[in-house]
Amino acid sequence: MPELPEVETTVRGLRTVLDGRRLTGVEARRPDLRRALPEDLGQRLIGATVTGLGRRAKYGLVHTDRDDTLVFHLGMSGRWRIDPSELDKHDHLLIETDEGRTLALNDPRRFGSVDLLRTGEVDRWSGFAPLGPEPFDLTPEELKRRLAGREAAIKLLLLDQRIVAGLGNIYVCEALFRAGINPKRAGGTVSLERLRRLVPAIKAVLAEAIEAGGSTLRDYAQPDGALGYFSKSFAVYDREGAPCGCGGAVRRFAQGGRSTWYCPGCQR
DNA sequence: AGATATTCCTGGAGGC
DNA sequence: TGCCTCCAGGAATATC
Repeated sequence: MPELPEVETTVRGLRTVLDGRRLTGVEARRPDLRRALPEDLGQRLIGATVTGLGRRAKYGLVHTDRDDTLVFHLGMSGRWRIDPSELDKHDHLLIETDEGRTLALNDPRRFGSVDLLRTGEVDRWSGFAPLGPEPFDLTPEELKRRLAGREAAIKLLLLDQRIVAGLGNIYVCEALFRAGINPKRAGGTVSLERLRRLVPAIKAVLAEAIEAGGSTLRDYAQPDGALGYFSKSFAVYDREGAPCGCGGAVRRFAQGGRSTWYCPGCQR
């Protein structure tokens, strides 16, 4: 579910509740997420003070004054709920602060994960070490180098977190549409000239989505329950058959077992 | 290296 | 109302 903009939106929401606060309670209600929750989560977090929050790719980071960093990934269906009026059966992890606030990590499909790392080892962690650059740091020249010689479809390469980290199905489809690039094109054959359209398109679509509070689909909401409105702005994603400005229509097909939406008229 | 399939899960949508 | 199939923001893994 959540791609970079949704994780960024989530982190910003959590920051208002967690930053600078002392943690007074941690409860694992259901530890079997994608990986088992760390058994020493409560022992290491209770009594610690949050010194800052951040994001890397689709991971959220919560740093504490004990040199621990909690790293969460929301998988397909994860979200944090702030001060839920009542608990849901998919609220798997609860965190309480010294202000009496409650955070609940809700994840029906349980594809998400929570890890607790030593802060100094975060960059070397096996989840982060293979990741490519943040999209906002990407340049057309660097993307050109990363795609060099690759025969796989550009759509699939942009989903590969080792090439560039943080994009998912929605924003790859939208960015390729904006840049006028056919998702089937071999990555290594996309010219630098075209990458000079694609890279700004990636940054723009992500920035607009963050500005809109993310994209609410079936079950995504910001932690405070507010909806993300970027889904109103999709040009192609989940819009099979919709008319395109060129006079053609949006088409859907499968790539790597997932849906790709694009306009055959605009994307070459 | 690449293409494809499968797996981990739950739930919503749509067909009948 | 129910039962069925298909599909979903991700990512790791296996197989050809």
